[in-house]
Amino acid sequence: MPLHRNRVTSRDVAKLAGVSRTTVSLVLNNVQGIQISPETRQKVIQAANELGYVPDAMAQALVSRRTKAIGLVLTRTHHHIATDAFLPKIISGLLTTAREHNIRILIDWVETQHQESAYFELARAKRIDGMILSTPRLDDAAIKALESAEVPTVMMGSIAGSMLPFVDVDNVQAAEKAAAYLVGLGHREIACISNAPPEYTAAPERVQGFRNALTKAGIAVNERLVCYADFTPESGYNCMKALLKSGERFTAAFVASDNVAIGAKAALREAGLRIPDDVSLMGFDDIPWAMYSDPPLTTIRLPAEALAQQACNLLLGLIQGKEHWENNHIILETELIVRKSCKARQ
Amino acid sequence: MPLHRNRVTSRDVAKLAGVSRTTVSLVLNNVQGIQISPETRQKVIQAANELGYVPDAMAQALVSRRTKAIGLVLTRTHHHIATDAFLPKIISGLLTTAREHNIRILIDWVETQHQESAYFELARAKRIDGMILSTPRLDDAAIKALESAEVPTVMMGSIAGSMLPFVDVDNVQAAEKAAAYLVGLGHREIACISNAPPEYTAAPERVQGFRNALTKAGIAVNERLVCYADFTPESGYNCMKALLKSGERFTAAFVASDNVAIGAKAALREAGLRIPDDVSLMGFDDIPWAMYSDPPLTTIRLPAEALAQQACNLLLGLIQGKEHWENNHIILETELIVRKSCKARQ
DNA sequence: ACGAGTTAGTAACACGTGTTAGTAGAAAAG
DNA sequence: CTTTTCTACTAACACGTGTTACTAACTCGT
Repeated sequence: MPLHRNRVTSRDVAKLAGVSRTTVSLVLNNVQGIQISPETRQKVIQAANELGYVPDAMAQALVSRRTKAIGLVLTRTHHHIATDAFLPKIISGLLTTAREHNIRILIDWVETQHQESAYFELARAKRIDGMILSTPRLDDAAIKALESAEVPTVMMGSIAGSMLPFVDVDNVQAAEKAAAYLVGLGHREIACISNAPPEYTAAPERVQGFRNALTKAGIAVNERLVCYADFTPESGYNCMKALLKSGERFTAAFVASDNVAIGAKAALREAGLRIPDDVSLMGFDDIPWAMYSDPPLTTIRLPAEALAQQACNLLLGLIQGKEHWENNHIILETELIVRKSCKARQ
Repeated sequence: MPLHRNRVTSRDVAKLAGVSRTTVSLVLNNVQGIQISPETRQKVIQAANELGYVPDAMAQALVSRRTKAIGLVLTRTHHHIATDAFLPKIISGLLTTAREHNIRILIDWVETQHQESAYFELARAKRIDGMILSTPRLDDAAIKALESAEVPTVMMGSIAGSMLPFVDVDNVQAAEKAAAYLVGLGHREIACISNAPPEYTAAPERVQGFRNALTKAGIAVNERLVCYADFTPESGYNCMKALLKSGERFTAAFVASDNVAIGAKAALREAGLRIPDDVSLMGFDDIPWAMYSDPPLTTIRLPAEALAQQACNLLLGLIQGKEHWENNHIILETELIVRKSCKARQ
């Protein structure tokens, strides 16, 4: 008698069907190029259904060297994750694509301190077949380690000087599009608040796009109007506060993250400034809140779910060895969403 | 020579240290009540470090019957997940607690169609040791199945008529607190927009709390001012639109979800109504956006991260068999956060 | 009738670990 | 000197599956 009454193994199915365990495996996995009589097939399937047999995923993983799970690795602090308005879309996109391939998603989190080691813990333990790194911030050593590691990895967001596969948007071009729109409305004194600290590559890229737009229009960039936020509404609030306090004059602001723009907007309101009458406000990301903001936020739409889906597909290709390990770069398009937070300069 | 060059097993460690595989296991797992000489211990640890040995999680899981992973099961549609402003906090709370116990989190998603079977797929395959159900919506059959199943389960949000362990707030009392605050401000015609359809138990509970507050104040509930939204800002927008169109008069609105309130607020603004001067608006949840809303939203704070952490701890206790399977109910406190979206009736 | 091929299935190994039962050798006890 | 106890370790099994190599029995062409 079995120790755990309610644990059904393939041996139990074999016994009930009156065949060998091998046959059970061959039938249930529908192995091609092997001859099993239709009656036996039927008996096995019948027995499996009767017992409610579900193969043990761990045992399958052990022998097949495939866990059928991928890791989503978040590389931010506790607090950043909790306030990330973008995460649900990433997860939603990942879930839909993963389900199509019958793959599970394991979510983990790397504190910046233990970066180098922690990245590999899951993969080395063969808990996952590959991983997706979200908004990575890596030093050269970590990049090298990842490149030489055996674990398939895809980044959401690119990193300068790395040949690792990634899925991203063209941050420079997107930000340039945003800033150019403000310039086109006649603004010449434009503030810029980044989405994140410069270590996160998307941040300097978006600021660069902002610079490009101004430079192309023959406008000198006022460095005192450029400021780096830190993902959260709080940081946006603080940045905008500091900007207002500095006394520098500006008629528009480009905030490279809607989430940060939430805070920046609150600071403007506190200062008694109206949007867009006194200051035009341009966001970035198009999080769900943006269209319901007051006024509805003009922003750059980042295809978050598509990004996640592409990353997932790319990773699955890598795992199956279909794609090359290097030079797999996918760039998705962004879109300027004009709403009501920007207005031509009087 | 090994097939996969870069795969290090305990056998390799044993060979290098000149001991048996058993000894390696005993040393590295620090098994108590067994005698191993300090020199041998040192040799093993040295060898393991040298080779960068990491035990195979799947093999460990197979033999120990513990995967050291728990499942977070989301029970909503694709679109609801993507726009859920609450999810990041849940995940953040789960990640921190899980990390303390060296547990991984597997995230999965159950479409309402395949409910009954899909719930168990992960657990039956022994991919996870237990699961957390988020905002469950279950029929009686599914509850029965869960209660009789062998897989430890904790719900975030309770279900009427179920003895399953859960972590929740007192929705009735919290909503009553919110509505009573509006009543206290002198409002008598108050609209109510739920957070979700009635099938999700929190929705009718919050509406009930709303009713209680009015009844206790001797105010008759106008059923035409009660309306059920569907998690998203869109649904809140539509509800509020319908309410305005109905011609029923109201001076305040209780929206049982900040996320829904985002949309409701947009509809009010579109109608030219000012908050709080024309209509007072009360939310529920205190998502990060709430305090930066314009005006800052008065709401009920749901301790999202604490909820997730408690659920995680409860589940881990269940898995270790320390707690009883039934009658494990944790209720956390809510808090009325007064900001500026509500105002005394003129 | 007889080797060759086909059909329908099975025994046995591998995956990498945790753990129980057991064993040499040394020390202690009688 | 023998017996017992203790130390420090190891051989062997178990977990549940996928897969390769093998084998009886059966068919078929000559």
